Amino acid sequence: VTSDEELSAGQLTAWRTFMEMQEVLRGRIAALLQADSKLSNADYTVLVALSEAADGRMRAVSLSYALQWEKSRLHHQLTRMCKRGLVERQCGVGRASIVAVTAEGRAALNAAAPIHSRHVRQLVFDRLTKQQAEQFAQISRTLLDGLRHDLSG
Amino acid sequence: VTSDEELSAGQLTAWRTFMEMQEVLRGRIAALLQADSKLSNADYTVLVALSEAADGRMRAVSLSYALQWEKSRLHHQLTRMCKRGLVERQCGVGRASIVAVTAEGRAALNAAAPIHSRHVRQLVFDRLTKQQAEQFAQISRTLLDGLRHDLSG
DNA sequence: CAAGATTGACATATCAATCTTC
DNA sequence: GAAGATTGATATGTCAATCTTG
Repeated sequence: VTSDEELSAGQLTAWRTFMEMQEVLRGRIAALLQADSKLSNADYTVLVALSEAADGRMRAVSLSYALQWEKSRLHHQLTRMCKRGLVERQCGVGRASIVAVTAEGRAALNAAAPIHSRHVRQLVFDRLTKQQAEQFAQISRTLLDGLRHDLSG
Repeated sequence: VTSDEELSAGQLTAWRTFMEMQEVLRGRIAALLQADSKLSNADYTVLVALSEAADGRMRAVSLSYALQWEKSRLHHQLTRMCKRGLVERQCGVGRASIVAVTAEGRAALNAAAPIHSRHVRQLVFDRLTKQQAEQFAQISRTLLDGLRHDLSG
């Protein structure tokens, strides 16, 4: 369907509810993470990606691609994280810049991860039936695939 | 359920997919809105709230409550929107500050709304079955109610 | 004093422009 | 020249502190 009609009343309500839920959820999770672990969502995302990479190191450009972040956004974020000792920049061959998790960064992530997971479970999965959780996953996957498909077209 | 166990593998995947979808979707919608109408998501949200109020005016504190925004966030946002002529501040009784949508603000919203709605339909509802759209609405409502309930407890 | 408004500092996100090195 | 890195400008969001007025 690609008509020119606008949203139905039900769709509009659904969209507004989703937007509000998404904003409140993101804010709550971010506040809990900050309070528990002094990490922002962005910090946590970068630390997870790096710690899951072989050797805890990645080329900056690969990280940018993996996270689907603007290179500039990643650069600014890494600069802030370097200052706090969570990651460090290393010299790669040629123009490549390598970023690596530090021991301190790993420790922060290890301390944060279980608490963060528990909050996600409490705020999200404990509130959904098993069936709803599956629908939640399926819908998210469908929408994400659609969004990615738009770009390649 | 309120055990101390962490997320299952399936839940972790679902959560990451949701977070990524939500970020990409928000970014895409924001970019389209900006490109089409020179409005940010925040601008649009404020304009919708004001234009749905009687007379296009609201007390700042009511708007802050309705949007569930920090008063400071709202203040900064209104300052920016005033500068661009989208809204104006008026003096209410006593300490109250009133904010009103301007003719220019209304025009911007009226021009933006149908295009924005079409994009939401294309990026979201055209990609979900009717049943999935209902699940999407139901899950969003459930999670939002849970988040709100946390605060009152 | 208390509700509400304002301010400033800082963190984060986006964009465009520039620098560097192959 | 092009990939990749860096920089700076501007917009946005959060917090704590302060101002103002009933």
